Amino acid sequence: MALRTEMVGEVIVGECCSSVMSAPLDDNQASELALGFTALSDPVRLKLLSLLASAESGEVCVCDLVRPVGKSQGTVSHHLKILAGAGLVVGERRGKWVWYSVRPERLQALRSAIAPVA
Amino acid sequence: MALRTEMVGEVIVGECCSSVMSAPLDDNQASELALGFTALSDPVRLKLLSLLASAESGEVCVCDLVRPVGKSQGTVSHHLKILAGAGLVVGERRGKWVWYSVRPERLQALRSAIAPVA
DNA sequence: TCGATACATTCACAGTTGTCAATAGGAGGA
DNA sequence: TCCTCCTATTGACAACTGTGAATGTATCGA
Repeated sequence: MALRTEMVGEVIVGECCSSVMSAPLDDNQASELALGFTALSDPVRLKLLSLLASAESGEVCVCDLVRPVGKSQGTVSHHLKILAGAGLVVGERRGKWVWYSVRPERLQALRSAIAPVA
Repeated sequence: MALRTEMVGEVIVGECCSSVMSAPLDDNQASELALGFTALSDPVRLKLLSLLASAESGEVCVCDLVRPVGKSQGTVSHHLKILAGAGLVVGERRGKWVWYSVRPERLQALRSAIAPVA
């Protein structure tokens, strides 16, 4: 149960080991995982993730995210901040635009947390 | 609100196809997935899941869940209802007790939703 | 039938969340 | 410089959520 941790965005996340299925979680593990899944618990954020993940170039500027999700620009920015805070996406400013892309390794960490112990 | 409770219990999380990573989600897919991840977005519920998943027999009665999570009996019952509504656990009454167990296929559906497209 | 046990539900309340409108900040062009 | 475009932040508000106490319901044993 070697617990390697890594700074991702604003959250310290367990890299490899805190699986829900293998053993009872302690309070810290449960809270860390809950933060990640909370980021996935909103339809707008899932839509944003899918837009980023399915983009040809792997990144999309905010200006091209607002209309597809059907929310105000401020709301979209709010959700992107939450996703970034959970380490699921990252934004990079280029000129006037900010380009967001998915961080697959973070999704992978959440996936493995609910993987069968096998 | 008995009707709504039953409907929540029948929500389909996406048996095979609605992956976040493959194509932009439509509103229904996003909302369905969000319901599933919302059930995972609370530390108490993750702890309950882990207690059920790591139990020898694969099931635990409510009376043995209350103390480990450190919440009141009513609160535990509330969270179990949410997990059951999302299809992640199922409860079976046997005499005075109700035994809960994990439904691994539901977790698998959520896993595949955030799996890499490759 | 009565009482005890196990679990679910209701109620009330504080804290959180999603939303938009308005505003602020930052970058480039004229 | 001033103006415009793009994004982030703030403020306000309704809706939702987690929580415990109290109560209701179901089952079993005496």
